[in-house]
Parts: sequence; structure tokens; C-alpha cells
Amino acid sequence: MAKNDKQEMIIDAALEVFRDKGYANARMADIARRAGVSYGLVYHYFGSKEVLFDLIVETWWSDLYSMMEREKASTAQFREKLVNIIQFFLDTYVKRPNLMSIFVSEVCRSSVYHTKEGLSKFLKFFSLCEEIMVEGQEKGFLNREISPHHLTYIFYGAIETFISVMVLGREPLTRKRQERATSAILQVFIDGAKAQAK
Amino acid sequence: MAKNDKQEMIIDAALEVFRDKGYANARMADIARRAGVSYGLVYHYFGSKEVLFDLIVETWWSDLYSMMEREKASTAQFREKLVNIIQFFLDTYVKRPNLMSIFVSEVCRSSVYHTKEGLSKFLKFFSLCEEIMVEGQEKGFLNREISPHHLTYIFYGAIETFISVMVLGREPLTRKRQERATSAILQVFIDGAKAQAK
Amino acid sequence: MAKNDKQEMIIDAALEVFRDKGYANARMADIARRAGVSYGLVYHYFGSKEVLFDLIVETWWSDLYSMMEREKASTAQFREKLVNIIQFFLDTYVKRPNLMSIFVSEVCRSSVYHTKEGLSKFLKFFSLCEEIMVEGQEKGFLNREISPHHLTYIFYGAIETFISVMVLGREPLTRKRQERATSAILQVFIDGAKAQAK
Amino acid sequence: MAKNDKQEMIIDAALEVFRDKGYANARMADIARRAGVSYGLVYHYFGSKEVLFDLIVETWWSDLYSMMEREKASTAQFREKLVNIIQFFLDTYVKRPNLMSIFVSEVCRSSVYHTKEGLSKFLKFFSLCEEIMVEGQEKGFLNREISPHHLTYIFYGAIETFISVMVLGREPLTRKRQERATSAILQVFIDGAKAQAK
DNA sequence: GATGAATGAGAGTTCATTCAT
DNA sequence: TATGAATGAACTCTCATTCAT
Repeated sequence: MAKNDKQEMIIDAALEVFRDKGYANARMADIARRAGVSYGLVYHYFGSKEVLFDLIVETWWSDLYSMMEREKASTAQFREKLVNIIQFFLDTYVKRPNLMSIFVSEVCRSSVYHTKEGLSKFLKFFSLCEEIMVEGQEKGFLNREISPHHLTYIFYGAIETFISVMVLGREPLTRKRQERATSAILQVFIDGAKAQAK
Repeated sequence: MAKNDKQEMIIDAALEVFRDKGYANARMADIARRAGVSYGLVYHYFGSKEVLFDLIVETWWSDLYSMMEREKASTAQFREKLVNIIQFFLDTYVKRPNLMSIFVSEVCRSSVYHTKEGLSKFLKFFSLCEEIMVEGQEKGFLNREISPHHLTYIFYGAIETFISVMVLGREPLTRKRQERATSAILQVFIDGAKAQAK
Repeated sequence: MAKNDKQEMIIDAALEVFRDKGYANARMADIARRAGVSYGLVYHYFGSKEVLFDLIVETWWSDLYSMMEREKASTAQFREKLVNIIQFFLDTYVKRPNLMSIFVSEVCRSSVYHTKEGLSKFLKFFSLCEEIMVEGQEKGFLNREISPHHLTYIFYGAIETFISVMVLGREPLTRKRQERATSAILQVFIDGAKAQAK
Repeated sequence: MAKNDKQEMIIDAALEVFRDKGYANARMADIARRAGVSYGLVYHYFGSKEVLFDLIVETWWSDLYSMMEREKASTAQFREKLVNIIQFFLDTYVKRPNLMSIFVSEVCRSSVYHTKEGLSKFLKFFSLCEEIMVEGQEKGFLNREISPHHLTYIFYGAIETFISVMVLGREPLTRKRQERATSAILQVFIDGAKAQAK
């Protein structure tokens, strides 16, 4: 108990510090101080700054892949799958805002992160997303003439930009805003933004 | 001549080093070495790492704003304006790949960058983009029921994700791919990704 | 123990290095080397060169003020108070020669020191000294027609010049010399230097 | 003409910069900028920072020695000689305040200065002063029982402290204050500060 | 005479990490 | 488990000085 307590306090502190300062400017001493432990203990449990960071980021990827695999295997309607993907991001923003911030600010575009094995993490996600898009095409929901790559970029780009704007502005996300965002993304992605014919 | 030569060599070297290592891990000595000058000279001309970085990023924002203002004021068809915005990003990727990389990796999501006045730079861009979306709604091209904020996020998110994937994968961009990407974004944004009725 | 040992070793080393090279030319690496520790440890304990220097100088001011307050409050004869003030400086020269050197060379006239809050430190000392001079006037020992400012400058100037000459010449101060200096200062200050009438 | 103009502008600028920042923190670029010339020209004329500083300080010593030699050789009354010495310092403070500031802040106590041949400069001055004190004793003005060393320290210490207080406080010196300071120093030095018998 | 581009030794400081206790 | 003293590589930045023009 006590052991897990301290470990979790360190991880929580790390989430805050990485969010506030970014990986490069986060100091182990900051993390230890915010967790209320000595920095020796951070090393005792986590070995290095990089390991601690990777551990945190790994929980994100792991959750993301789980969700994507689940949707891929699911028998739900295609539209429902898209909704679930959008909701996953928005829910994570609500429930684990620090993790979401770190993903946006330190992972999804960071050259530093990508010098490591980071690119492959993304490619795996994109690949899962593409499979779902292919399924949408095969089931007759999506236009077969548009490449699944492109579909993925547009769909994911919309979500990521939404999330990023909220992260950067530290905006709260109410249930109502969440629904409106979801439906806006879906509507444009499926039906386009053009003016409705009467 | 000689003077501008050296200054430009330093800026070019900085573009490469910032692209490769990111702001935090870029060393002034790297930049100087790659430019073939002493690091004293980098300070002679640019004062500090931060100033040098800001100078580079400023050229990006300045070009971006110019383009957006031009499109806003233009009398071209709405669809044409969207095409021009997309082309601006793709052209910059082709002509100034290092600048584009830095924007993607160090600016558009960097927590470090956003602790400074960075957020306002984005808001200004989004605001210009929204004005164009509003124009599209007023001219009857775009659905008035979707908020201009949302339209902006979706449109820009698609572009940014395209660019990011190319940057991270260091992919070349042929004219043909450029055209296909443009039309994919436009088609989905305007008409949606749903399967075409026969 | 060990902790205080190292801290004191660093302070002692700093006293030597600041004395030998002055603040501006003292290198933190010198201090660390002379203390037999890494320079990281100097920063661990003292944060910066300036903090370390200020800490040292503060001990001087603090001791000086304590002595002056003590004399002010004392019920001793006025002449005795002057003797005690002179003795304080001479004793400090004997017991803490490095501190005295630093005061003479780096504080009492240093433009660098005075750009900080240094001037006020002096004014406080002068002010305490003046109060004692006023007391001397009120008790009928000192000539009321001479301004307490002037009395202070002359009295203190004599002491400081004695000390400075010893510091600059690295002269030893025997008990006997100490007594002769004290009585010379007192005699001239009180009775003047003019030839004695027979 | 033009040549001397620039040289003098550089020296004047150096006086200001050395006064404001002290030798260690004065930058050649500051001096050049304040003189309105390139820093290459400062080197062209003066060779190095140290040479420039020494040149300035040398004018002080040279003027001081001239005055002291003049007084030594003079047939004036002893008291008059003391007055002239005091006046020399006060006049220099009025006419060349920057030079006086530099002497007080950077020369008279600076350990940096004294690592060079600085101490001998002082000893020469003290030696001249002592000769005058000896003359005072021999002519029956000064008490023969007080060592000429001590007489020198007390007399000079009074002057230096007066000057220092004005320098540090950047106080103006009116003719009236000048007279009062002179007579206070003289009175105490000759007759002492003790209360006058009625 | 005059400029300022160019150099690079050198200094302060940071901070991840180790390890004795 | 837990601490924080201790280390030193690494980095940014300064600035006196040189020298081609």
C-alpha cells in the first residue's frame, strides 16, 4: 500500500511537471519535490527520467491501442465506432487531463520523442485507424475513392485539433460541449461542411 | 555580401539543427559548427538561442498571416481560397522543409513554445481562418449550422495532420501527391467522406 | 557534522579566494578546488557565487551592527566606547583576517558592491556611529560645534585607514602594535595632533 | 585636432563606464559605444582595457604626487599645507568627479588593483605625507610623540572618508560645504574633538 | 584612421545520476 | 525503503582581442 502510494504520488507529480514544463525542462528534483519525496526515491523506483516519461506515455499508447482494437473487433455500426473513437479522446481529456496534455505537447509532434521509437507508435495507431476506414468502405459507408490514409488523416486531424485547442487554452469540457464537438466532427467527416440543399 | 552570407548560413544551420534535435537539445555549438563559423559569431549576430529561434519562427508566422490576409481580402471563389490555404502549407513543405518541420515539431504543439506568447499566435491564425469560414457560410457554400470554430479545427486539422505525417516520415512530396492530398481534403471537407450514391 | 564540515570548508575556501582575487576574478572552480569538493557541491549548498559572497559579507555587517548596538546601549564611559569600536576592528583583523580583507577590498569602496543594497549598509553603520558621537557631545566629552557627521567620518576614517594599510601590506598585528594604534587614534581624535604645550 | 578629439572622447567615455560599472564589469564595447566610436578604434589608440585603465589612474597619481611634492617644497605655513592637501581632494571631486569616483571605488582599496604594482603607489603617497608630518613635528606644530605613520593615516583617513561618502552618495559639493569640511578636518586633526574648555 | 566581423578561452550554472548511510 | 550529499559532463553566454578591409 504505502509502496504503491508513493509510486503513484511520483507518477502524478511527474504528470504535472511534464505537463507544465515539458520533458526537456522538467527536472527530477521538481518531480520529487511535488511528490513530496526525495529525488533518490524517484530513481529507486523508476531508474531514470526517460524511463519515467516512457512509462507515462506507454499508458497512453496502451489505452489507445486497446480502444482501437476493441472497436476494430466490435460488431457495432461503423458510425458508432467513429463516435467511440472521438469519445475516447474527449473522455481522456476530461479524466486524465495531464496525460492528454503531455500527449499533445510532448508526444504527438515532438521531434525529441520521434527520434526514439516514437514514429512507429503513431504508424501503428494510423494503421489501426485505416483498417477501420477500410471496413467503412467495405461496408458501404465510406467513399471507396478516397484513400484510407487520407480518411485517417482527416478524421484524426479533426480530433487532435479539437483536443489541442482545449489543451493549449486549458479549456474545461462540459458534457454539452463534448456532444456538440462529436457531432460536428462526425457530420463534417461523413456529410461534409457544404451548405444543405433545402 | 559576406555579411549576409554568414548570417544566412547561420540561419540555415539553425534550421537544420532545430529540426534534427529540437529547440531544447539543439546546442549553439552545433549550429555554429554546421554553419562553419565560431559560436561567438552566432551570438554576435543573434544574441541568444531564443532570439535565433524566435527569428526563425517569426518568418513562419509572418508568411502564414500574409497568406491568410491575402485570401481573406481576395475576391476569388470560396473553394479557391481553401485550395490556396492547403497549397500554402504543402508548398512550404516543399520549398522550406526545415521550417515546416520546426513548425510541426517545435511550435504547433510544443509546451515550451506555448509558455511564451505562442498561444496568441495560434489564436490569430484561427481567427483569420474563422473569418474565411464565416464568409463561406454567408456566401452559401458552408453549412450555417456548424460553428466556424469547428469548421476551422476540422479544416486545419486535416492539413496539419497531412503535413505532420510527411514531416515525421520525411516523405517527399511530388506534384501528383500534392494534388491528390489537396483534393482529398477538399472533397471530404466539402462533401464528406460518405459513400457516393450512384 | 560531515555536512557542516563541508559547508564550512567551502566558506573558508571562499574567504581565501575572494580575498586573493576579489569577487570579480574569483572562480567558483577555485573555491571548490580549495575546499576540496566538486563545484557542483558549492552550488548545492549556496546556489550562486553572489549568494555565497553575500552570505560572507552579511556575517561582517551583522557582527559590526551587534557591536555598535552594544556600545550604544552600554553605560560605559564615552572614551571606553571609542576604544571598544577601535578594538573591534583590530580584533577582527587578527581573528578573521580574510573577512577583514574582503571588507576592505571588496565591500567598503567597491563600486560593484555599492550598486546593490550596499550603500544602505554603510549608512546604517554611520548612523549608529553618529548616535554615539551625539552622546559624546551631550555628555560633554565632544565639541558640540563639530557636526556628528564629521566626527564620524574622521573617527571611522582613521580606523579604516589603519586596517587598510595592514590588509594591503599583509602586516601582522601584535598586541603591542594594537595598543599603540588604539592610543594614537584616540589621542589625536580627542586631543588633536598639535604639539603639547610644556 | 580630430585625433585628439576622439582620444579624449574615448577617455571621457572610459571614465564614465569605469565609474558606473567598475573595472571588472566595464566592457570595451560600452566604452566605445559611449564614445561614439567603434571598439576597434579604442584598441587602435589604447591597446587594451588594462592600458586604458592604467592611463586614467596614472593621471590621478601623477596629479597627486605633483601636489604633494609642491607642498613639500613649499615654504608656506604647515597649517596651510594641510589645507592645500585637503583642498586638492575636494577640488578634484568637484572638477573631475569621475576620476575621483574611480579612485575611491576601483583603486584605493581594490584587491584587483593591488595585485598589480598598486601598493607601491600608495606607499609613495604615504611616504610623501609622512615627510610633511615630520616637518610639522620638527617645526613644533605637531606632537613628536605620535608616529608620522599614524599621523598620516589619521589625516588621510579623514579626507578619504569624506570623499568616499560623497562619491557613494553622489552628493554635490558646494563651496560652503567644502569650507566646513576642511575646517572640521583641520580642527579635529590639530586640536582634537574634545569639548572646549570655557 | 576607422570599422565591426570574427574568434575562442573561460566562466557561471544546471541537473541527471550515483551512492553511502 | 528512503534520503540528500556529492559529482562532473554539458551547455549557454560573455567579452577582450585580432585583423581584413
